[in-house]
Amino acid sequence: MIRTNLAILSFIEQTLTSEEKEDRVFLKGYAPGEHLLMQGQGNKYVFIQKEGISKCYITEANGKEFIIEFLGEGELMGEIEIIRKTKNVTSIAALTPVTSYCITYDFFSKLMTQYPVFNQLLLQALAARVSETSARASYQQIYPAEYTMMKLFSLLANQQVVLPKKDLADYLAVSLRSFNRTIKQLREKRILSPHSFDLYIDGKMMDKLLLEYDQES
Amino acid sequence: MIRTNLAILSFIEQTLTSEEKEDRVFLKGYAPGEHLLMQGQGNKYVFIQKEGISKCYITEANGKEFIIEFLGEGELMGEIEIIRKTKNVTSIAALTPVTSYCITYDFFSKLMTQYPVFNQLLLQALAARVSETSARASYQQIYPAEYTMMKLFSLLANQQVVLPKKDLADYLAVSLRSFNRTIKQLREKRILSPHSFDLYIDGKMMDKLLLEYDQES
DNA sequence: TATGGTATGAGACAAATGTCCCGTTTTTTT
DNA sequence: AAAAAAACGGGACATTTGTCTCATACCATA
Repeated sequence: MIRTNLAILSFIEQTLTSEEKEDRVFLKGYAPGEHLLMQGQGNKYVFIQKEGISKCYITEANGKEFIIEFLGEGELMGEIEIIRKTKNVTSIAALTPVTSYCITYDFFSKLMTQYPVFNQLLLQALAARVSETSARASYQQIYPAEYTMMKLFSLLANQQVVLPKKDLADYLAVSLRSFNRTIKQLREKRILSPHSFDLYIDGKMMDKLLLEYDQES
Repeated sequence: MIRTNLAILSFIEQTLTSEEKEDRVFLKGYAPGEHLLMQGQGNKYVFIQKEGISKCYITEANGKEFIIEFLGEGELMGEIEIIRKTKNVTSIAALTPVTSYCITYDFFSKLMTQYPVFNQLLLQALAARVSETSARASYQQIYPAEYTMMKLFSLLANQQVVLPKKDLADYLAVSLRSFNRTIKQLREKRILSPHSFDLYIDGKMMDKLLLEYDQES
């Protein structure tokens, strides 16, 4: 649920030489709340996050936010827009203190076209993004909030970070009220621990509950 | 809403020579209802649709289907799985009679790595897919069915095909009942024409209605 | 330490959506 | 043409989710 891409980070840090990176790749820090990228604007760099957690989100015309994904170590940002030559489709904001590599437009183009290893990593990253985005879109729209929240908590358990509830609600595309309500229900059902997001049940048990909920098309 | 990719189709048909395609690229026909690809299975070919319309969908554990997108002329299928070396994440089924190029695994790999023009087309296709999938996931989850349906109908107007209601409902991830109910409401409000899916209002008017619906975060 | 801002938690009610069901229409198959 | 199958349309009711609102806790910093 917090996406990472260690292979691409390692390519930038280990494979590229200092000479290659000179004037083309540099590190920059962002405080929580600060934006790396703003929806609707153009951007000059492609980013590869080195440390911290950020959120990639879309702001709809009515002001509501939908979080596409949380980004962690090594995640690429802004490459879609450069490949497609469009304005940013999403905004990206730091949630924790973030440091990120900034890669100039020209050098990114060069990496993409003249470095087969990088090209391959890029294809992998894009393909992974397509399938994960699709899988999540499907899952979230088809199951009720109770199940998507259980899934979210099970994923969250593998992380050490604490994300604000509003962001978790935006990730699931439910109102904060629904989010809280469902937490309460899960606690009443003894599925969720009283003061944390720890689940009392495991993946298998979850699948069982899931199937309980109906069987036909 | 029915995605196409004429550039990649033209590459296959015009740019590649017959010798290059020999034994590696061939045409195949599919009757409505027939599958090009099944979720969970491996597949041997990458497909590029030449004619017809198909649906790309995910079947969830409870049997419900979510349609990721409708595919038209030139759309690529199965490339994600080959790039990631995974089983199929989606199923693809013909809705109308479909003819599609089948490209062998090996030749697709070669196209990807040794044909810069194709490589570029592939990057473009993946990038487009990421942004469109994200944009739609956001839009559909954030707005009520009434608005997503208006959007759907406005997109549908540019197509000549008639798609089954069940499929349209699956695309929006709502039940058929909700779909019908909302059609009825839109007709009562004189937004939708009585016996077709033609809207009486245009894009600007839609945006206005959309904004009506709330303004803050 | 006061004070505003933000995160949290939840009651009450309204709106949206799903489930179940039944009857009709259309299409396909025999 | 008859029968079977699939698509369509909608009533009645239950469930889910959102909106509005108020109250409390926590954190920052003036």
